[in-house]
Amino acid sequence: MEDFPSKYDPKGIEDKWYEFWIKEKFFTPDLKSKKPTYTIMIPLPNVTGRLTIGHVLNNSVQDILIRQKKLSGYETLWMAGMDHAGIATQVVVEEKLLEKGIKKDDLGREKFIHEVWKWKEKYAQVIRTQLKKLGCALDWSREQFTLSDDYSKKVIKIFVDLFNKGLIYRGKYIISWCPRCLTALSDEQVVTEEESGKLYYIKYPIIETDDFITVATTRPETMLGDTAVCVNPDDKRYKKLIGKKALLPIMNRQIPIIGDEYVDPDFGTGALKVTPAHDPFDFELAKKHNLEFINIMNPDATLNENTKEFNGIERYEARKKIIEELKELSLFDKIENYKLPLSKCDRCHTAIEPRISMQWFVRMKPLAEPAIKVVNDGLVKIYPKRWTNLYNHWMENVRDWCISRQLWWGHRIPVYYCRKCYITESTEMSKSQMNVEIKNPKGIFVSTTKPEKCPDCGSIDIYQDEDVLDTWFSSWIWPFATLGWPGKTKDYQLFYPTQTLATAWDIIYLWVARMIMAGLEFTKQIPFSNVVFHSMIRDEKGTKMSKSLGNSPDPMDFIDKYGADALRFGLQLITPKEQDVLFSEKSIEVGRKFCNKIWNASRLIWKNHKDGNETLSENVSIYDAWILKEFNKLLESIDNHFSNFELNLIAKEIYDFVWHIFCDWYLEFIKIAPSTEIAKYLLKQIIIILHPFIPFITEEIYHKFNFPKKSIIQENWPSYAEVKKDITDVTKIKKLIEEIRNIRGLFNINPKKRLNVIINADQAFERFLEENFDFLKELAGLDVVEFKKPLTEAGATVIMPDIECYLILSDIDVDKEKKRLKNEIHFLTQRIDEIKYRLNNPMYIRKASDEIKQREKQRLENFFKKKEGIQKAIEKL
RNA sequence: GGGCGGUUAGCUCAGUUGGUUAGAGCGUCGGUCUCACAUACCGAAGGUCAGGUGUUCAAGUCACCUACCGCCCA
Repeated sequence: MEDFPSKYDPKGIEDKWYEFWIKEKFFTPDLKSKKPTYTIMIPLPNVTGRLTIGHVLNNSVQDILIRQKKLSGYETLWMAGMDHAGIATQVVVEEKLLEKGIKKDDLGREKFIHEVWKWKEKYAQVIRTQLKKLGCALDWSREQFTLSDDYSKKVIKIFVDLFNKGLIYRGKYIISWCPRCLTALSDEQVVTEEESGKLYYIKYPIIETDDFITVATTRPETMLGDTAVCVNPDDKRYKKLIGKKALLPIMNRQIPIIGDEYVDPDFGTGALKVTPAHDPFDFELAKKHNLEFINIMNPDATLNENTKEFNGIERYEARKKIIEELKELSLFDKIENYKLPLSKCDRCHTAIEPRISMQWFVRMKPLAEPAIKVVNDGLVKIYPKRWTNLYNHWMENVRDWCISRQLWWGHRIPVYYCRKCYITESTEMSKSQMNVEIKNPKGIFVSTTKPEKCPDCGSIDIYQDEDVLDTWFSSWIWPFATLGWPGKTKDYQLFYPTQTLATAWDIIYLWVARMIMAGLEFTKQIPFSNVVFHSMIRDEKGTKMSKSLGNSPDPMDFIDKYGADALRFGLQLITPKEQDVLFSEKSIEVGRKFCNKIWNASRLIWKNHKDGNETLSENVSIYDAWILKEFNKLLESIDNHFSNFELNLIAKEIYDFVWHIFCDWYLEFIKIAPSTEIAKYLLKQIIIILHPFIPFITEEIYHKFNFPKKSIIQENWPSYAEVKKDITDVTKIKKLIEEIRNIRGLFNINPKKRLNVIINADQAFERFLEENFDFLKELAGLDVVEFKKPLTEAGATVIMPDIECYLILSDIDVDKEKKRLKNEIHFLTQRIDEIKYRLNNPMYIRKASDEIKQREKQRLENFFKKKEGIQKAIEKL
């Protein structure tokens, strides 16, 4: 048994098989194949990231699907790749350089980008290694990167195309600005967190009166940019003030008091200070009421020259100083504690500063309409279905997408300006320029390649836009850009549209919705037909796992400790269908134990049945027939679950089958009566259906048995085995064994002690038992079995509908047994009464189906027989 | 404020179109190193299915209401 140790140790085995799979090119599809294709696009990990438990779940879901499809006769492609993660990568590399005392700006754009590329290579290798450790059947020969030369050309192409179609425009808008990353963010890159803050009450004097109007704000520093005070026109307290003016303290600027229903009279004082250049709602309000826009901040969130003596002071520092000054002016009223939602940068968690600036936008409405339709028409199916609501809601309320980023790492925007004839837009926030789209002004042009000269005036003094594109602007074309599009390549023809996208629901807007739009816009096809949203991983307390909270363990540690199979299987087992996963290390232990179980089941069969065939012959024993029927049930059920992407249920059902049916019973049966062929046949089927879940150990076992194919990957998904034999006797003997074991447990009988029993059953079953004495004796721990003999000694009783079994126990606690049997009688009487009541109810007779009524009658009869038997047993005691 | 989920054993979760005595894993308790596995085996205890009303012969399952928890959007 040396080559089949009793404990499964994944060390060495997992790496060995991954190398083998790569060497044999199993993950690279055969383009000459006639099989139908099945394609999955990996939700591209950030190149600078490390895999989290969430990635493990996401990628194992895809690996399960792709391997199952391959076994089921599809030519499969799972596309490997990563995205360049603009902000995240730039932030990480900036920090790394700072550690060495190098500042980004000292290096300059080109050198900095050169540095990033160096880091990128290093990080990409980490991700690759991690995905390989996990066992992912990714086609590395096609690996893609969103910032490769080839991919970049496609990104630039779609920018130009969309611009030419009028779907991209440039405009001044209030956007979310990260003062740390110094870039614009899209709405989806902003996270809102509840924080305890303060509500500050400030008094603004009303001009030509001695009165004040008090405003409440969470951000007093922005008052320097106020250009109005707004009240609700229905608010009796303030109604008369509309049209008057207030004096903005410190700045001593006169600002109008206006009325708008937007203001909630119950919030704060009911009077709202309006800072159009630094609050999105105020921005809208200002456009409506034609107010001034005064920018008071620099990009790094220090106050600017429009703030008098506060020029150059950081925003929170300024807040303190302003409050002090207001106190001195006696214009400060009070502070209250207040919980406020604070918007932060998704990447660095710095508080967002809303900012008016010139940005590029994609017009989303025209793209959204067809994308809504394909989902509603069922061309793209979303699993679980309820996420469709969220998709529709976002799509129907879609807002234009700010795609420019003030970064260096990314696709530089293909827009060029002529120094001679392009007139730079004023940075002044004049009213007239707000919200005006710049439509084809002179000296600005969009081109896939850098133009030689200005098409308007012929000048060669031209320069490119400094900004780069949002990373998602490159990843929304992922499903087809990776397959050779816009060329009509073989890959594109064979593998596009793809079949399934598996991801967590948190990027439904960022990515999934946009991919559908891009697919329809650029390829006129849906990019995938199924979207599978799996759970998100939380820690044991239910907190979302994140790097910043430090509650996300490194999955690679788990792989070292337990093996990738254990991690994958354990995770599937605890993943609820439509809820988030509460992750705990315990689950991986369960996975490991399961691997050890299947390992040892194989070991037993290997030991006793290694040399036989694994064919499915006609002539099978009743026990073989029983297990084959059980396996058919399992197969039917998991095939069904696969079509609904219910992988967790599949894992659970296979687990139950393997452990509690195959190992607990079938393997025990065949210890008594060996059944070489069927045991080996079934083991092979079991490891095939397990292979998508636990690829490494199943490959190892496959090779231990020298099964015919080079790899288990080349095997075929099992089909139903036709079984004609009646297996009732097996279920009966199994039940009898269970009942006897139950009594043994109740009376604490040592497992080694063999019992003598007397059995009364019908002729046929007695014959069956005679022929199968060994099964009964070994599995129930019996010695002498006799039939139809009066019970003369003390004992315990097992009563089944057609079987009575007396266990001879001379030293039994008679009272305990009497009590047990009486409880049983009580229980049965209740059941019998219930069923009788039901069967006597005319409405029940009229309305219940025949099937149900038949079943109830059968139950009643069984309960009767059992009760009678037990009554006799009590009398004898 | 609008929407979507959830509430079943001590814990984490299953529970198909309503129809046997509501299940599993972990944990607990009792008994076993039985020649595949102590990462194991054999048993047991533990639930008024969040609360209420309704529909039905029949409700964990369907409808409505309430409470609490979570998330998304504004």
